[in-house]
Amino acid sequence: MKAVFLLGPTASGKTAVALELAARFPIEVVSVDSAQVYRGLDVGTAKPDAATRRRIPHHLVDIEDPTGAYSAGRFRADALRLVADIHGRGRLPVLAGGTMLYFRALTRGIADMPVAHPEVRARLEARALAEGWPALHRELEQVDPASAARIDPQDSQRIQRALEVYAVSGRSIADWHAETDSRPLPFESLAIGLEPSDRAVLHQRIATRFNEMLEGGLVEELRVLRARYALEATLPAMRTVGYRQAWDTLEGHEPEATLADRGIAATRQLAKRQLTWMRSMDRLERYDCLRPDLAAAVSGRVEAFFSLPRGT
RNA sequence: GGAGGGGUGCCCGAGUGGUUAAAGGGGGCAGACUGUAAAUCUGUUGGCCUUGCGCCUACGUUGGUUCGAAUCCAACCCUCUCCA
Repeated sequence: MKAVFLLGPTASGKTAVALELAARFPIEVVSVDSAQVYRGLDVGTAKPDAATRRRIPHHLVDIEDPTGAYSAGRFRADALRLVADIHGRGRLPVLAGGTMLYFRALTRGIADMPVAHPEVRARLEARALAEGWPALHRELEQVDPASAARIDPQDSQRIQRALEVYAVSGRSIADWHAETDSRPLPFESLAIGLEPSDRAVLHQRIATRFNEMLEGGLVEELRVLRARYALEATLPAMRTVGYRQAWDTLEGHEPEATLADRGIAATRQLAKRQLTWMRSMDRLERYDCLRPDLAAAVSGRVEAFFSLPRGT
């Protein structure tokens, strides 16, 4: 089995490359995107449109209600299954996206610890509101000093998760981590990374694209979603770039006039974090996403990978 | 034309004589990241270097008061609100 990973920050041109690959190989795309999994979040996630999805099968898109919550653990299981399925159909899996934690969970494994527990989270959330996260961090120090040492006293999310795992399982999250299954993947992979040689150009693309999303009805889309689902600002889908800023405007917390700037800045910051992940990844074949022949260059490399005999 | 308010670092904004290269926020840059990750969090952010309680530049402009000014005074430029 073989699979291609196509990683890149937002607006790096992953879609264009995937289209070129689809024109040359019988591929199916596995989306590695924590926002495209949600149904109804179309404009703001730059989700592939119906026509594209008819031409190229896309997996892990529109698989969860916007009121739900997907996860890195589910991604790993889903992706492993899908790669095998696609291979079984005699087609070529391309895992494309920018959610770097999901790539990490897939390639380096993830501990088999308890899944999210909404009630426990709500309880911790309520306590944090009253006592502050540093207080909960001190509590974590008692039950899991190793994790407390590496988690910042202000890091709400990680403190919450560590305490949640301990509350649900009676074992520290550090213990769970130590048992991470890090066996190699059951397939050969080629990892392509798209990075801009000039950040300013990427920033420009991001601005253009976000403005297009606004013109494309991002705010109206959110309005409709809010009418259809019982959405809250704390839901993962509503904390995504673009939707979060649009939400603040619809709620009257932030002026409409600044929506574009806020959304563009949030997108730049997302891209920056994605690039930070990518810099630390070895085994990544890096391509300048600004080069004009990007799609052709990547296609050539992918062709060589797929045509080589197994094990080389 | 008259009366008031204001011009601060990339942006917003605090600061009313010394401990101010200047709070805070935003943005930028760098980093962390194991089932929320498009999340969450951390550091840094005038320049130079011999990295020192160092030098230079900096709070609209010019000049003045003072041992010492972003902070006081004068003039000028720009800007906002109101009156005409």
